[in-house]
Amino acid sequence: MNKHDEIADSLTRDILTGQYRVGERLPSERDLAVRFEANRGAVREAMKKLEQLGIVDIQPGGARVVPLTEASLDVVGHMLVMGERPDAKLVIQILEVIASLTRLATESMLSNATDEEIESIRSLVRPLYLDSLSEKAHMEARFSLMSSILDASGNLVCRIIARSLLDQFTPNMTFLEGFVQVDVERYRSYAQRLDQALGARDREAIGTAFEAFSELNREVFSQAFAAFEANGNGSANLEVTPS
Amino acid sequence: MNKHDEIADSLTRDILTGQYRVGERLPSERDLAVRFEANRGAVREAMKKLEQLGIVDIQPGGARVVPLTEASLDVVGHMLVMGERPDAKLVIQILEVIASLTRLATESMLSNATDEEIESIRSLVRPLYLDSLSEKAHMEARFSLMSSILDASGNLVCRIIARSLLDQFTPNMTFLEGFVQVDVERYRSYAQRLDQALGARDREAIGTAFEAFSELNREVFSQAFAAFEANGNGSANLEVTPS
DNA sequence: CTGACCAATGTGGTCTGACCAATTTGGTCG
DNA sequence: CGACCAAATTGGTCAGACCACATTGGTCAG
Repeated sequence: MNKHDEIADSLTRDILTGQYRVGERLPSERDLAVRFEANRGAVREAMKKLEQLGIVDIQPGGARVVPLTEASLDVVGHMLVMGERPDAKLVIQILEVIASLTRLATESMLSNATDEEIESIRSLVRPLYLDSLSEKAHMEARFSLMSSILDASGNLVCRIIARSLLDQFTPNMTFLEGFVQVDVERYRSYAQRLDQALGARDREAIGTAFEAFSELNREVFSQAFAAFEANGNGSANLEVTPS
Repeated sequence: MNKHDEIADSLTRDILTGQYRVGERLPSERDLAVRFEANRGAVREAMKKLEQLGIVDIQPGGARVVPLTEASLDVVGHMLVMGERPDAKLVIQILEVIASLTRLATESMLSNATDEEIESIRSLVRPLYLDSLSEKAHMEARFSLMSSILDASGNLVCRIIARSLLDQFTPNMTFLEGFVQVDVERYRSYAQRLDQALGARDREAIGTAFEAFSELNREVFSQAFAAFEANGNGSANLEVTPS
């Protein structure tokens, strides 16, 4: 990793962990250059990334911290790596948003897709309830289904958001490996319902199926966090304060 | 506006209008410095913003354009200002995503809110069907309701996304002023349904109300675009190619 | 003709040092 | 305490330099 990215990461962590209050001025570029044993140019480059990330406002006279709710979505990945492990509440929130957007994508796809396209998506659903998949293969099948739905939705904004959230989320969930226990029968049942709803182009049944998946995910991850903590991995974590 | 932001904006526009294919290398920093009559440092700072925006990948040997679906959500605002006026399809997509997230926020709020909090939100719904508001006051009331729901949802990710989309969307819709015709009776009817659904904490009825609002918005903006074009404002616009 | 290899050239990363416009700070005065 | 002002500080931009890494083009062997 190069120097300006190291500086940017370090400052992002400082800001997200609350070392600077909203509206407070960061140290000057010259002071930061001394602190990081770097040239001021590298500091400036780092600050430009933070500005685009939406967590600072740079003006002559100093850069100030802005409320987290005004940040770019890319801040989520940084929040996930903020402490020893991600905040359980944040993880659940991400899952809820992803589920909501996948549902929207599916409904949009329904409006526009040919029967062949629907069938193509359905062929991705079927392994989820007909096959006996390993956890890894199951995850890959879910990912593949979600990606195909997003691609077929025609909603670029939806795709950008979902992709961004998944890219930030997935690499940071490895700590829960071994703790995630999917209720396979329930999953099969919901997948089958989704398959049938797609075949019937039944918008309401699709909505119901996604709500069921969302609830299942919430339970699964809540239990995984609980199991992780019961395994002696501590309970205190750095909670995010939005503003 | 300062020089590095001018350079960043100009390059962003070039990239979004397709002047560089995905994977193609941008001109070198030295060449860009000549083109923009600037110092290479300013070009580097601009490029760091583009990298954080997610539209380029900077490596020794050159910076290359990445697929638009890998961009940060902040790219949406840039897409909206890409041509003479925003792309109608993109506008509808944004509205659909905002509606979907507002629905999620409302459902999340339902799970956690006290009766007082629900009543507080309902008091923001009522002007929308009981009062006779000007278009401007109506829009402000809708915005206020949406903001309050997002704040009360407790879903930070949802808030960040919705806020980001609204911030990018709202300033770019002024060209449609005078062309937006809201079906006031339908709006009142849906607002009343939402109010009742909130009072009853009826999750399904809330979902139905938001779907109705989303459909109404889609119609309203489609008609506004059509009216805008029928008014002699051209029909060709720059469509976004994701990858 | 194709693929491998290598030297030359080009590109990004970082640095030193300078100057100017805009903001902040601290002192003075009413 | 608030207003005002000069000095100090801060961000914005610049020129020029050097180094590590990537790209390009030429040569040679199969």
